[in-house]
Amino acid sequence: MRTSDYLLATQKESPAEAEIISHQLMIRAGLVRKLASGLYTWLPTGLRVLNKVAAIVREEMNNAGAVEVSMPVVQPADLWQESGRWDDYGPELLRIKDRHERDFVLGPTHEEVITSLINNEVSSYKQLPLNLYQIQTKFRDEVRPRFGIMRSREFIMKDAYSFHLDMASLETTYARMHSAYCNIFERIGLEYRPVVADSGSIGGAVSHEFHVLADSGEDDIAFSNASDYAANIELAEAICSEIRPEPSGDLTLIDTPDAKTIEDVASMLNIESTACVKTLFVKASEDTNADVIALVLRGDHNLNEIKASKLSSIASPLEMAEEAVVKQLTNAGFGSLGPVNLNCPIIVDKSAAACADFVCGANIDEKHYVNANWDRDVSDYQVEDVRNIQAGDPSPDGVGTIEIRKGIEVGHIFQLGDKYSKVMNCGVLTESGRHQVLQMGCYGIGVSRIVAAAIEQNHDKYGVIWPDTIAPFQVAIIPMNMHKSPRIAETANKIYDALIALGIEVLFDDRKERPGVMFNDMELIGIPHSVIIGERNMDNQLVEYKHRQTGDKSTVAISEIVDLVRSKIGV
RNA sequence: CGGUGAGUGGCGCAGCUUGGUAGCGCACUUGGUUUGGGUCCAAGGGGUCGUAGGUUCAAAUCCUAUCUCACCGACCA
Repeated sequence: MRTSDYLLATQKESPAEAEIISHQLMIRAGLVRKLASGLYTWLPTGLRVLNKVAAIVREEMNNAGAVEVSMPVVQPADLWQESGRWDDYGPELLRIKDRHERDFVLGPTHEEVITSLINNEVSSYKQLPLNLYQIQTKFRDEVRPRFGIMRSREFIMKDAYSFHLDMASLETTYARMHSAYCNIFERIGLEYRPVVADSGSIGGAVSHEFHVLADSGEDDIAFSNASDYAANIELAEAICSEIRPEPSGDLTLIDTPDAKTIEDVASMLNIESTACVKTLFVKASEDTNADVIALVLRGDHNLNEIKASKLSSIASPLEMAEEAVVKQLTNAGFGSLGPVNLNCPIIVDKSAAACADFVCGANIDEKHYVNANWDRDVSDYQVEDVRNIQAGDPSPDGVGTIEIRKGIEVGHIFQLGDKYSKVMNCGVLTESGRHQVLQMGCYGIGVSRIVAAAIEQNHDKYGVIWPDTIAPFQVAIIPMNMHKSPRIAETANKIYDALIALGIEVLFDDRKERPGVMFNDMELIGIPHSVIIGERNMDNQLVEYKHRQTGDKSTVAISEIVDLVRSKIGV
């Protein structure tokens, strides 16, 4: 490709709204342009990368025995009514009407369509298992699209769905997809981790997320430093091996004026926050005989909403109680609340339950208790795991300690079971002639998000540094002042033709630009290998080779440059 | 959904307080100059200042409404 025939679209400055590096670089390097909130046009360079990611995904899906299909983006509402998600999915599901006033949705995912397809096309156990996938545009009307391509409303997703007669078959395919996903992220060259994930509203099923590690990630991932344990922090079990000491002091009421937070109280009393407990009030579930539930955590710990909302006595989704309600119950405002003499159900986190002689709010404004103790001072309570695991905690698998890192979720695989097949009555006849509902798995990869995630992990101050496998071009040819030097033009064209003939993807910068402009653009775009042709080396029949990742440069004979590039690329 | 901020040429911004007929840098076009790391000079093209209404002799500027966009938040009492 010659730049003169191409839309390079590089920019010196990034738009003010681009906050994270991948978003800035995607604009500056001319990969995408925003059309409206969460909607992006893929420019030629961006589309090349996107297609390469898709090609790798496609290849690995095929290797894993999945078969490609393509389903409509626009889907009839009755399918969604049948599955129940017309009511459950919420405003992220974009609903539209056609000219006959019939309801449709823009597909955020395709469980309904595929289940309907299988129901019509597959009627015998002999046709199973079956694993179908597509790589296609999805639409989710996100509450808050952000970070450019990372969380856009329209995006490209690879979604696969597998169908099985029994769980054992599902588990086999699931394991195969798990390893296919690992292959994909390894081939793309990303630092990633598969993590045990929250099974969400579906419940009970096995689920793994695949996260690319990056500081800009929106999820917190808990890892063991000594085993391969990794879990989303939403789900990671916080264990407590400490044994509660016996009480040693008497419960004492003290004045704590203006001390509203754990930090205030701890610094006023000159103690660690671990010696305090904090008490939060959340709304109780409807079938609980109370309005609110008190949750008690150690001072340095944070509530895990997901864990808490799974407890039957607590409203799901979790909602914090209003201060007025709490005040009516305790006679005290936020900042002075505690479990002693409290007239509502109390749930104590395991770690808080292992504390003795702790400090807590006294349910009297501006006062706290010191030397409070479980059982002696608070009798009726329930112990649960309701906090976030944090760095330094023991790993739940018993091996090593936990580290926390940020992750970008780029893949999610799921053993759905019969959630969709049951409500949509999707089954086959078994060997014994009985109708049996199928077991399903689903497997997603955010293809467009991978592009952004790859940039988050691979860039420097000059621009993107693409992994070889997804670079938009493999080689850049940078001829200097070609318009003034026929021999440079001739050499550049000769090298270009030779590389093209080998099937190598080359961007030939034939613009009449100064050298600095070309160098900067090619580095910004992040092409792995560059061939620089200048008058300086011409007399000796030499050109220069430069590697984007390492910055290594070498000068080689014109006659050898094609072979050098070949060996670098490995073709 | 709550909070904050922003809408002025393709991008980045100034002008708004104190109303007076729209400007700077980048990009673009033309001519010249320069040529191994975003040259320099000159001349140009491009904006109904988000939209609608109001106040005024006069509105980018003041008032009202509305739309759009971004960031933060939506546990830590």
